[in-house]
Amino acid sequence: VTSAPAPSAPAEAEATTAPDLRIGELARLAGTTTRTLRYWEEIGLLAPSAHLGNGERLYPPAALERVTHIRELQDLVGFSLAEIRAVLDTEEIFDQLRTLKRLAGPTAKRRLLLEEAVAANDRLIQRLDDRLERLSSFRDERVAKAARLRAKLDELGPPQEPKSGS
Amino acid sequence: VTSAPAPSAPAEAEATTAPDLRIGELARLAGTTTRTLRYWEEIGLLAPSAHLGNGERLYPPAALERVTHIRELQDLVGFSLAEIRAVLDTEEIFDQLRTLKRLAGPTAKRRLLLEEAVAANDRLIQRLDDRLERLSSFRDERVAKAARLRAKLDELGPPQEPKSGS
DNA sequence: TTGCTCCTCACGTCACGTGAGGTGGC
DNA sequence: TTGCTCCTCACGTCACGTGAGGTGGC
Repeated sequence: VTSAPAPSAPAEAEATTAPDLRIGELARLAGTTTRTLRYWEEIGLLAPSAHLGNGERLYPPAALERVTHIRELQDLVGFSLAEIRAVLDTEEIFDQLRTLKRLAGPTAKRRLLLEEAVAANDRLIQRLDDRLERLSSFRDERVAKAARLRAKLDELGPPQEPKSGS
Repeated sequence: VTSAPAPSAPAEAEATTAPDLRIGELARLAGTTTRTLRYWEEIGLLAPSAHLGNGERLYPPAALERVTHIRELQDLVGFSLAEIRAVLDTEEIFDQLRTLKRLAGPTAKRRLLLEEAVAANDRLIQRLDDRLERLSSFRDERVAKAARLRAKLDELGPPQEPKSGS
């Protein structure tokens, strides 16, 4: 586990020496559990790059982004894993476009894919805005309640026994 | 079901004529299901004001606020029902205070209750702020992605066949 | 040999969904 | 009688949690 040469290196352009992750490492880095990662594999949401002979799973470093992304969609947005799979599918459009480009695919098809992705992304933004507004107004209620509670406290007068001033 | 005299009346100070709700009405008003309300009763989260002879449940109009509140804590904040129960317990402080006042309870005890409620409320606000920040930055990412996608679209040039102008 | 991580069943849990079968008032 | 809502089991589902029992390299 100490075979990483330089942990502070910018891991972006050089993918040749990027170390694959064991399931435990990936889970720890992403703040989740190995059980969750195996379950996601079971339902076809996150595939390891390789299954070794002894059954051990290996994940590419990019899997970390995917895992955190899934968690965001789950916890912050409230999507089910089925919905998340649909989102991720349309998000793989860049890969699809690259493949199309390599295959000299028709422009019309590429445009269609892009427009789909734009629409899906806009729907997601819409949902995020909705959530943000509801969360924000809920927060405002809570702040108002805090003020009311503190007013009630003042109403009771200063504390009887000053144990330690502050 | 049409026995409500004035549906646009301010239902706040006058609780004498406020009609009790059947489980189906409460569910519909709150945007949830009867199954959910029965489950919440089962785990002691939401009790009807009365069980009629035939087993039918009746809820006070105030139950609607409680239900929507529980839903907010569940969907927006991400609390489990166990956590929500704890939050609701400390939120019943006003009722407790009123009872204490009626019983001429000691000021020290009332102060303790209030301070507890203030602390719990502040923790909740903290959590809301955390969520708001994460959601907001996630939204920013999405907006940036939207810009990139539209740039890609422009890169493809204008549509081949103008079907209908906007 | 001991520790550590990995593996596959497989049952448990949380928060409900979803019929199955029956009751009660217009 | 037909519709509508209500009721209680009770099994199913989703997204995992949690051992049970076993393997593989330092």
